[in-house]
Amino acid sequence: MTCDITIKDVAKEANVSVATVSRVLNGLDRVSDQTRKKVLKVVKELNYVPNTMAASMITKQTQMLAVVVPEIENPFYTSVIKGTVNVAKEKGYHTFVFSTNDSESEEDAFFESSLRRNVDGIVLIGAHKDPEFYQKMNKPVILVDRYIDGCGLDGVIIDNFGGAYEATKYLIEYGHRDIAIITGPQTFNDGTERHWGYQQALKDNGIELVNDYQKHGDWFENNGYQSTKELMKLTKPPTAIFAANNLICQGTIKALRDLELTIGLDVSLVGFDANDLAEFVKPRVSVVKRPTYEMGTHAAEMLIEKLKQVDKHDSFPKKVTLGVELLKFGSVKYLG
Amino acid sequence: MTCDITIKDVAKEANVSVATVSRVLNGLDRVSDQTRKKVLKVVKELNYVPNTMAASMITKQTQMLAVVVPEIENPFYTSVIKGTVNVAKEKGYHTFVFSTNDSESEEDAFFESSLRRNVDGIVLIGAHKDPEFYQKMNKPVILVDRYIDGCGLDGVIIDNFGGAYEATKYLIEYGHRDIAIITGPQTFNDGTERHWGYQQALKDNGIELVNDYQKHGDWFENNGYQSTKELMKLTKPPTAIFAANNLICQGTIKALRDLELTIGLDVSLVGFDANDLAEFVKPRVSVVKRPTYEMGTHAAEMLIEKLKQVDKHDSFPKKVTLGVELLKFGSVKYLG
DNA sequence: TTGAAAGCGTTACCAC
DNA sequence: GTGGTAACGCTTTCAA
Repeated sequence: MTCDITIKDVAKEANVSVATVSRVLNGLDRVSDQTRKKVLKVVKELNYVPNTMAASMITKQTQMLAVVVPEIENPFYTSVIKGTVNVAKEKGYHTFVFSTNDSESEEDAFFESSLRRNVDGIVLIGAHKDPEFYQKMNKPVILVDRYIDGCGLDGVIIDNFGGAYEATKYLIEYGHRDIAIITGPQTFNDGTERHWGYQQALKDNGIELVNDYQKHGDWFENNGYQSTKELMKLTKPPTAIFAANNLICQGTIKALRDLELTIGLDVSLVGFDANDLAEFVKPRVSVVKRPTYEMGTHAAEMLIEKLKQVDKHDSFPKKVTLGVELLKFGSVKYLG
Repeated sequence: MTCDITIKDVAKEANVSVATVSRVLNGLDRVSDQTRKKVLKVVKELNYVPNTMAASMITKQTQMLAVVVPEIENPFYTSVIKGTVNVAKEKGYHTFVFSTNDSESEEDAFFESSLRRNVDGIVLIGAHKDPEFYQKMNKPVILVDRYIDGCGLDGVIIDNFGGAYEATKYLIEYGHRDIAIITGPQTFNDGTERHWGYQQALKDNGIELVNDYQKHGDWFENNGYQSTKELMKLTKPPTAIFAANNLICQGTIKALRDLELTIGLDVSLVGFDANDLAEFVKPRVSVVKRPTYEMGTHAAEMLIEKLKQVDKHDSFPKKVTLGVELLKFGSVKYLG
């Protein structure tokens, strides 16, 4: 548990040179079995733990990654974090978790800080909208969930369009035509693609788009809550709502509860992404489920793979799209 | 955004020595205004970012902290993390987040890893039960939520006993006598103190303890769910339940819902710690609220304060207890 | 197979 | 005020 034992102490105690100790510990060069054992014994006796920072100065590798997310209290992000951290741990990397509050300037702070230098690569759910920001990365970066076209980076995203399309189509198939969407800003692909999927499903089924049925706010619960209240106040309220992320969906559920409207009876509802409330209420709310944990594991694997590629011929950016699944429960009324 | 500019490049470009550049950047020694400006200009032009690892090798300080928690997906812990990280950021520290899955061996892995060496101090919600583990820390550590007596470390905890006592007393005052508790293991003070508070309140009011009414499992939702079902199957089921943490409470709420029992009517319920479901259901569930975010901020402040104390005369361990608040809603039936 | 020594990018001490 | 340089703990040639 001590910290002040250095490689020199080990070398002295084992009657070998520091070079030999280093070789034993890193196992690259070969060392006679005898000296190896001797060194290892002393290492254990002295409880020696190498100073990785000193090593990093030479090798230019830290065995540390960073995962940068907009918000550490959103369960979606913690799930991605968990996936990333677990894979990283497995492969011998430590992971920094950094939360930006979805602010460009806080994200800048991370990238300008020395911290950035201390990591070998980054899993990033970015706050920046401009491709330029991403183009000037000089470290391996894997974008997750949000992908900025033309940024030149690898990414792991999900089928936002497909998920939204399926969700909307499902409502249409159950006879709904007055279908609202509550979604976040159109800043990133998540927002635009889900909105687009919703619109396309309506168009494909000959249903006209109604402006009042399309609510854009932020991605937080209160947007879901307020927007739902506004929707239900319309002269002709929608018969179904598509809530485009986990928190918005929770807000919608709360609003409907407060309006004393029964889900699946008075109003039909489909959410995007699992959430506590959707699973709790009866009838359970249908949602588009996405592989959150796997987004993290996938990103970490891609990142570490990239780190290993010694031949750094800037290959073309690789974008992996993971599929989603529509889970149908009783929250959608059949209108015939 | 480049990383390969060193202090030497700056020195050369500015026609000064590296020592001077270092002085300008660290601002300790004094430098003439003229050279200071010259150096600062070059620093900006070259986009120089100091290599903090190299500095750390000399100063033995990294400006990095670690916050070690049992589980990153429990909202209680993310709230503590957020508090810690925010204060740390404010004071110029970066923070590592490390999740142990509440396993002693994973916690060992953290403390044995070189990572530990790279941080100046640690905010710890420990998995270890033995004081010995904590005694051999050779870094400043602040224990949060769980405190091991005799460990010799500082800690930030909450009034578990008082919270549980108040919750139980509240049930008693509303006329309940058949009061059950669903709680976690007695491993740490959180479990023992809450259980003790429950028992003491009953005793103080002349109510006999019933073994069947005291359920011990883990701190997860499923324990709340299963234990509630068992309780309600008893020949004489309790009229009220005290759920001793956030996840257990969620489990209890789900079980009562599945049993088609109405909270506050068929069964009364008080939780410990806020949670999504308790806030959602009608009537809203009364809970003992604790200052989760503040536990994090407090711990970070104490830790950084400790780091600044040059005179490291091992002072007596300092244990700070933060108060809790009983929030009363409609989940408790008045039995007269 | 092993050791000596040159760095890695800083800080801190000692001169001037 | 400023510059030279040893030192931090390690890896990695280059010789032996």
